[in-house]
Amino acid sequence: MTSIKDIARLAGVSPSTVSRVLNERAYVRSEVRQHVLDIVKEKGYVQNHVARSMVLQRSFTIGVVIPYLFNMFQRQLFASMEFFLEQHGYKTQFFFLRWSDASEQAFLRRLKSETLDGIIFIHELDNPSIYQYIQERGLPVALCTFEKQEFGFPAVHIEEEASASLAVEYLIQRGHRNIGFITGEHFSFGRQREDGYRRALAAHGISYSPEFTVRVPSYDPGAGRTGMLTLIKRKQPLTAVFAATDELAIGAMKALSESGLRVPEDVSVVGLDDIDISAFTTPGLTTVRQPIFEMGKKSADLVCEWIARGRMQEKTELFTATIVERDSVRTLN
Amino acid sequence: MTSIKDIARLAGVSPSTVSRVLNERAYVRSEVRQHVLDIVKEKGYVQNHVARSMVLQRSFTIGVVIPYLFNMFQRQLFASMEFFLEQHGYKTQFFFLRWSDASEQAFLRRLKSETLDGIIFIHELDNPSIYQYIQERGLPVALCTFEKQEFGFPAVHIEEEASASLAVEYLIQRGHRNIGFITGEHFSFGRQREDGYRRALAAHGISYSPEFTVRVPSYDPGAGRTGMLTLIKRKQPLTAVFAATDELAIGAMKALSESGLRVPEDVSVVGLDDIDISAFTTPGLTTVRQPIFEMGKKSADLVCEWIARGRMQEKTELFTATIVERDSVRTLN
DNA sequence: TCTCTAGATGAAAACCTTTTCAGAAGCTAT
DNA sequence: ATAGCTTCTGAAAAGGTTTTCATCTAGAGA
Repeated sequence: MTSIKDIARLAGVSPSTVSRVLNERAYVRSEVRQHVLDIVKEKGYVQNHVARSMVLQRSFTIGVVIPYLFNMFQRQLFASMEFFLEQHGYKTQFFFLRWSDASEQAFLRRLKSETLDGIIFIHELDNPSIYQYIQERGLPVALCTFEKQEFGFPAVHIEEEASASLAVEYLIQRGHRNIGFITGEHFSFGRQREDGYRRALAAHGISYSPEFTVRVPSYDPGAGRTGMLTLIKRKQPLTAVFAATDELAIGAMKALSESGLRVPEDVSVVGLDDIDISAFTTPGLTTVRQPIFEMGKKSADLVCEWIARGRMQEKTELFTATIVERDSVRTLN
Repeated sequence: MTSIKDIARLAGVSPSTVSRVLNERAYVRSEVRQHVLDIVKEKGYVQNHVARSMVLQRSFTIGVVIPYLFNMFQRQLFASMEFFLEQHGYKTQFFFLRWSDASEQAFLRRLKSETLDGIIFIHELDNPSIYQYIQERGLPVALCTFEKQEFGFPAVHIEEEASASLAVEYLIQRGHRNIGFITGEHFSFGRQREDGYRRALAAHGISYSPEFTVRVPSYDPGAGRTGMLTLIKRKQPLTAVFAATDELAIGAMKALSESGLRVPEDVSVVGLDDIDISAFTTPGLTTVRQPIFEMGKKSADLVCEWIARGRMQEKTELFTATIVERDSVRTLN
C-alpha cells in the first residue's frame, strides 16, 4: 500500500505538502499541487482512514442502534438514514441490540472503544446508563421514533397518541363502536398508541372495555396472529380491530382468515406505520402512514448539524401521520 | 479518555506490560497482571480500536455488500451474518450499493481506504473490476447466494436450478400443466431459476411457451404485481404461477385478487425463498425454503477461517432447499 | 563459583496521518 | 536599506497501541 510518504518522495516534496494538497488546507504553489495530484492519481493513492481517524480524533462514523432482527418499518428507516448520512460524508456503523442487559452492556463497551462521531437510536433502551454515558461524553445524538425527556436529546417522531387516535377515529366514523386493540410490550410508542386508542374512544362516548385489548410480547406478525386468536377466543362482539403496528395487523388478518372470518366483511382491521408490504396484502391494509423517509433524513441531519456546529440545535421534530385508505375497513350501516 | 499510558502510570508498570496483560500475549507475573486488571476495571479503561487497528494493520471489520433497499430475504440473511461475525470477534461494515456504475466505483474507492479484514457479498456485481481488485489484494472473501466461477472465490448458495425445479414439480404433481413464470432481471439466480422452471417442464413432457413467462425489472412485490397483471392480460389458460422469489409471489397474489381471481381456487401460486412474511399472507404462500440462517452462518465462518488460517479453505458450500406447503396451491382433479 | 536459561519487564520504534511552528523567499511600504 | 507582510515549505510532534530488542533477575545445572 502506498502511503503519503511514498507520494512525497516521488513528488520531491514533504509529506506535509502532500497532506495539504489532499485536504486543501493551505497555500500550496499551484504547479506543486498539480504535480502531487498527478502522482496521487498515477499511484492510485487513497488516504488511510484509520491513520486519519487516529490523528484527527474523529472517525467520520455515526453509530445507528437498532434491534437485532429489526422489523420492516425500521429497515426502511435505516436505509433512508444510511443514504443521508453518506451524503453528509459519514460512514454508518450499525449496532444490533438484543433485548438483554448483557447485550446493552456489550454495546456500552463497544461505544467506549469505537470513537464514534455521533449516534442515532432507532431502538429505545430500558437502561438509562447508556444515555447517561452519552450525555456525559457530550456525544452528538438523535433519537428516532421515541423521546427521552429526562435527557433532553433531540428526537424525531410522529405524534404517536394522535396518530393512533386518527386510526381509531377512522373506524368510528365508519360506524364501528366495538373496536379491539392489539399491542406489544415495551417501548413508549406502545403505551402512547394505547393512550390514543382510549382517548379516541372516550372522545366519542364509547366506554372502554379491557376485554377488547390484548397485549402480546412483541410487535411482529406472529405476535399479531396470537393476539387476534386470543381476542377471537374471548367471543366479544368486535366489528373492528386496531393493531399498534402494521406487522401486528398483518398477523391479525392471518388469524382472522384462519378462523373463517373475512376482512373486512366480518371484521375490519387498521394498522399503523404503512410499511411497504401493507400495500400488497389481501385485502390491502388500511393504515396510518409515518413519513419514514423524511424521518430518517431528519435524524441524520440532526446529528450531522450538531457535529458541524459543535452544539445541539433543535430539540424535537414532530411529524404528522396520515390515513392511507385501502381495503381492510368496511363501513357499517 | 484514559489511555494505556495512564493505566501504566497508575499501576507503576510500563505500557508494554499493560498491553501484554490486555492481550494475554506473554509472561507477566500474576500479581502484576491482577494489579493491572484491577486498575483497568476501576478506571473503566477500554482499548482504543483505532490505534489498535493502526498498529496491527487489521481493522477487525468485515464488509458486507448488500443492495441498497435490500429485500426481506437479504435482511434475514445479513442479520444472521452479523450475529456470527460478532461471535467471531469481528465488526460488520455494511456497504449498500445502488444499481449503478457510479455506486460501484464509489464502493471501490471506499474499499481501498478502509482496511477491511474480509468481505462478504450478498449482492452480485456486474462489473468484474471489483472482484479483480479483491483477488489481487488477496482479501478474504465469500459470496453468498451466487457464484463467480472465474474468480474461484468460496461461495454459499442453494442449488438454484434444482430448487426452482422442485417448486415447479410440486405444481406438476398436483395436476398443473399450464404454469406461468415470473422473474426479475439481473442476477444469476434469476437465470438459474428460469432454467429450473424450463427443465422441470421438459422433464414432464410439457412444452415451453414464451407467452407463459414474464420478466420484470426487479424482484419485489410491486414488480410481481405488474408481472402477474401482464400475464393475466395475455389471457393464457394458466392454472398456476411460479414466481422466482417470494416477494414476487406476494405481488402476484395481490394482482390476482385485484383481478377477481382467487388463490388457489382459480390460480395456484408458489414462490421461492421462504421469507418470514410468507407464513402470514392470505392464503399462506407455498414456497421453497432456503436455509437462510445457516447460509449466513456459513458465509461468516468461511471468511473468518480464511483470515485465521491465512489461506482459503473450502470452495463452495451447497445448501438444499425444501418445499414448504401452505395454502396457495390447489390440487387439480 | 560460574554459566545458562527461563521468566519478567521496559525502552523505543513502528503504524500513517495532520498540524504547529519556524523559517525561507519574495514582495511592498517606509 | 530596512522592516513587515504574504506565500510557501519542511521538520517534528502527536495520536494510542503493539512488538522487537535488550536487559535484568533468579534459579538450575555443571
